[in-house]
Amino acid sequence: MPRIVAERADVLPALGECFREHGFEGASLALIGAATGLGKGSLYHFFPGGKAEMATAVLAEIDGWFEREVFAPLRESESPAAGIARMFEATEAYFRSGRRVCLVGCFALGEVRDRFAEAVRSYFQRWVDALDLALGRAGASPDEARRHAVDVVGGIQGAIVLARALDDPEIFSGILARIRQGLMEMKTAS
Amino acid sequence: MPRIVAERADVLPALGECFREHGFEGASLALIGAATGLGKGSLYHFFPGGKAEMATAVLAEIDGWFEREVFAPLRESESPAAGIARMFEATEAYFRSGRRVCLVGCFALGEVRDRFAEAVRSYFQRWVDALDLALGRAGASPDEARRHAVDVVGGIQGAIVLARALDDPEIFSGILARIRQGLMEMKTAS
DNA sequence: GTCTATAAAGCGATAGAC
DNA sequence: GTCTATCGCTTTATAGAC
Repeated sequence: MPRIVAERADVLPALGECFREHGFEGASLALIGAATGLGKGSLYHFFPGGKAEMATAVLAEIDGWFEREVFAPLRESESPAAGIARMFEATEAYFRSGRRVCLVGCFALGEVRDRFAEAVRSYFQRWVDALDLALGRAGASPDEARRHAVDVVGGIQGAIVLARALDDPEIFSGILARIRQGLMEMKTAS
Repeated sequence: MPRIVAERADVLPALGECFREHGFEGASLALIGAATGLGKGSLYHFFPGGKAEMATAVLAEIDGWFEREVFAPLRESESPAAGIARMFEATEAYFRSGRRVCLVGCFALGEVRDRFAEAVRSYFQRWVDALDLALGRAGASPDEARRHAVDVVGGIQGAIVLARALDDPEIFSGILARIRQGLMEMKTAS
């Protein structure tokens, strides 16, 4: 007899979307209940720490996804170019051309930054570091790799902001394509 | 006999900081009262529409500041390079090296995007358009000007996100300096 | 114009039945 | 594991004194 919700991890995707759509403060337990199909009792059974624990779990799940799909390939791909290509493809798909916000970026900008500071910092630091490493392996100088890594990760976050503000997914795709092109030119220029 | 608060406009700066620090949902009337030094009665006297009207007024004030200090110089400066230089200087100062968030960008990412969609869209659209115009006047091709305008405005927003996430103001200043450098190279290359 | 008091609703969180 | 009922608090907003 299959249960709809077998374990805590099953509700994390819906939980994440709810936080993305409404923000941490805006995602009330009523909205979270509607999004997950669970009553407050069930939610507090899975997350005794309440909303804060829900957000922490969502951040950890997002972090795990990026670690697996983006950061690790950047660090470990046979060819650094392949890891970088994968980063752009995964990113474009994950953020749905800017229609889906980056919850970690939202938390960084928002009022809850201090509450989840370490998770936010670690996520972006590891992204920058992994890209830095890949660019170095691709032949960039240490300074060049570091600067470009920072610019690219920042550029992706800015692309989400601008695409949402102008309500135009092509803005996101266009910026990402040009960032990608810029990296390729850098690598061939060195 | 001087009053501390003579008119509505006098509380907008404190109101803006309160929204920046706590977000729209997070800025409760209690916090707003503390930030402005006004009781609820006075606040509703100045803003009969409540929090939504306060946020609208703050957005309008921010919009006016950027229109005056950034967009208009970009459009009207004798030399486009001077307008662009002024944009970077005003932006660096206004966002305090990324320690101060862009409220319009926050609203774009956050749950209140739809509520203030038109103000958010107009702010970013006019920024991009003004920079587009300046780059065109500086000698860039229409395509080149458009693309760079989008990339620069997005890049600035991303720099704020990343600087806040990594809690490192130098990230913001570094990204802005490289964006600025990139524009100068583009103009001399054409 | 500024205040306090208060209304009505919604909030996160808990308790306890099943 | 899931639910409903409820607690205690905070919220936005209003009313009315001064």
